[in-house]
Amino acid sequence: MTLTSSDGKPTLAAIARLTGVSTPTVSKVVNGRQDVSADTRAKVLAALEEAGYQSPGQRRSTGRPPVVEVAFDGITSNYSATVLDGILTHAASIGVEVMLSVTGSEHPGGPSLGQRSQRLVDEGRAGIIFVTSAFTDSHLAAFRRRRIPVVVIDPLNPPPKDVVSVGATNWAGGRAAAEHLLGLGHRRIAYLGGPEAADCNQARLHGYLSALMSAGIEVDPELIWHGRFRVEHGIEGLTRLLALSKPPTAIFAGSDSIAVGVLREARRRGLHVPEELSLVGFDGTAQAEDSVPSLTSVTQPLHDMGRSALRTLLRQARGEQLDSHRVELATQLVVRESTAPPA
Amino acid sequence: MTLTSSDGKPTLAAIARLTGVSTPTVSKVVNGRQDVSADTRAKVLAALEEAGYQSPGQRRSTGRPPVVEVAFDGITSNYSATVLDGILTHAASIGVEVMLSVTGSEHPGGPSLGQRSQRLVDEGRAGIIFVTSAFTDSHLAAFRRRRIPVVVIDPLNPPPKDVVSVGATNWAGGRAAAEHLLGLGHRRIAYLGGPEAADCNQARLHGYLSALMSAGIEVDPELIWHGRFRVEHGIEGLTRLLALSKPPTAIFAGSDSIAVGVLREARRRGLHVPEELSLVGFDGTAQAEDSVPSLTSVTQPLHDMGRSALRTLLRQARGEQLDSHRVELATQLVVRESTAPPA
DNA sequence: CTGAGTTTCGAAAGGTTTTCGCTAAGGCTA
DNA sequence: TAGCCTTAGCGAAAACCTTTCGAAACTCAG
Repeated sequence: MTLTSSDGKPTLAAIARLTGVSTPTVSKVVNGRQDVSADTRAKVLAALEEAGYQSPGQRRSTGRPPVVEVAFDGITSNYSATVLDGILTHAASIGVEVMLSVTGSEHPGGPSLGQRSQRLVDEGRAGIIFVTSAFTDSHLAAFRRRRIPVVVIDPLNPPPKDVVSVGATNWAGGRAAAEHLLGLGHRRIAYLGGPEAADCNQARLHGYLSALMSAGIEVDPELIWHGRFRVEHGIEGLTRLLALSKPPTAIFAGSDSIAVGVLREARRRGLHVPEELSLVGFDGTAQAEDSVPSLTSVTQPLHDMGRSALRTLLRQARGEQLDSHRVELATQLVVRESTAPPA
Repeated sequence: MTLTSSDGKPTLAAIARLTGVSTPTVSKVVNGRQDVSADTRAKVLAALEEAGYQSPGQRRSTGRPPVVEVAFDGITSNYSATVLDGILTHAASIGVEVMLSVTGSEHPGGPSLGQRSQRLVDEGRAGIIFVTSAFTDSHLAAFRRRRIPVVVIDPLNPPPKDVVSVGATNWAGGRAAAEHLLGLGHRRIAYLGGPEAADCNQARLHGYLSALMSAGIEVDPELIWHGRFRVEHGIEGLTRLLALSKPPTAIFAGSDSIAVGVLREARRRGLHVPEELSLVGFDGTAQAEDSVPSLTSVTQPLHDMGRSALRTLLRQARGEQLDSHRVELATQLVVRESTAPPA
């Protein structure tokens, strides 16, 4: 029984001796077989963790291009596409391969997360990036148990504290958007945000609130609506806001898609933007530039966020110490045609 | 020395005996080690092929989700994103995993195509789908040699005759677009197409030509410009067309992106669409619907094309006989606001 | 309490990969 | 040309991981 492989890494046999079980049993745990009691499995897992065991696949993977997995809700939005393109471009330039999976509509036949993380280990994946997708803590726990690095980008639900995340300076962006509108003279400014629980949405909202409060404006809760980052939410949101006794003169939308929805509904009603209603979007996708009037929008460096996520993931995979569990890239307000002083 | 594993599949030892080398040498070939002469390697590869050797990983992978690779130029356009989403959605529903790679700006450090196809074999990929990306015949030959199924979607260069491709009824779409404009009374209709060599572009062009000829209109070569499927091409194209002594009254753009470019340039010049210039796009992406005025466009079923490509690929992988080497899904002209009778 | 069925585990037997040293070919120096 | 060194190519042996299969322990009805 050898206790370390030639390159000094612990072998299955070493783990077996540590735990007091046989080598095959350790092998079964590593491979997720079912014929191991929960008790034994736990002990072995602990020892694997302790000794820092790597499967030969993982050890061998040196030299082969690493593979990272990217999990999406779907590539429906411009947002996802741009982030993905950032990841892919960077991946190509450093020789990393990318595997994609859709998490949103988890299909019944699909592999469970246990199986999925098992595969990630088997095939020597460097790690997984979640993009704006919902996941539970148990998902993440499954990855952590197998020592698979995880990075999340703008998750829809708040991740546990120790998960590495990449995002933009949403608070500053929200504040910049509101300040821009305030500077134009608006006083009734609505916020049509994304999912209420999403961290990025909360940060944008509080940036907006902070600007309003600094300007000494009382916040009217009727002017704040949460929903999905979708065109439909913009359409519906504008409809509701116009039904108020005192409608807003400006709207800060939580995403460009929402803003496009507002724009579409405004056009349908013959409401002129920006003369009768100012509008600020968020994301700075091509949508903002192409719409008519073009959208003033808080630009997120989506491409860079993808790249940064990948870089951070690989750094984790190499076992480097990260400076921070949260990377925030700067947003920038780009003023276009959709904002003007109130009538 | 066992010649077949417990499940009847040939083992390394069997290959070794066939070739007259040792088991380790065969192992080295399988793993792509360098300390094997080209001669020996070739012999061993032939024997592996002959005997249909599968690595334990591959043997075990039966029952595991198949993996297909999708090669893109980049996810920059709405077109790519939608096709990809179609592939992903279908893949998720049938339990297939998708790996992505960017082919366009082949980076120097990246793996060569030989290595790439080797990896595809090693890791049991079911096949590869090329989406609007350029590839050479030698690329395809590498895949064919290793018996990896290939499907291409709207390639930028004409593929060899025996490669399976998925696309839309581009000719019919081009004809429908031109007929629509003719029906409105236009007689000078320009075509701002995509890359001249691309099959899909040729088909659209000839559909357009066919409609013009049926209407007894002589084709003016000055009205036909090829370029990339990009916004910039639309901007530049309109500029050129307006510089003609007799500018067109309508433009058929080879893609929505090009049409958006035309629209943007027209707005900059104060040229009204559709009053002074009618415009038809191609693709039917969200861009067409969201732009102002909304674009009359030949809608391609991009989502379905992605799904169809994946289905066709898997059918090939299962060794089923394909009905045809070319699958064409129907296009449909959707009339919106950007077309009207000439002034 | 008994016997059948199930779960858990390890011994043994593959199957594969790695290490290491041998051999032969080629190049370099004298 | 002879002698020496270097390197590529290969295989024997050893190391490693996985699977099979049976034994032991445990469960649960009858």
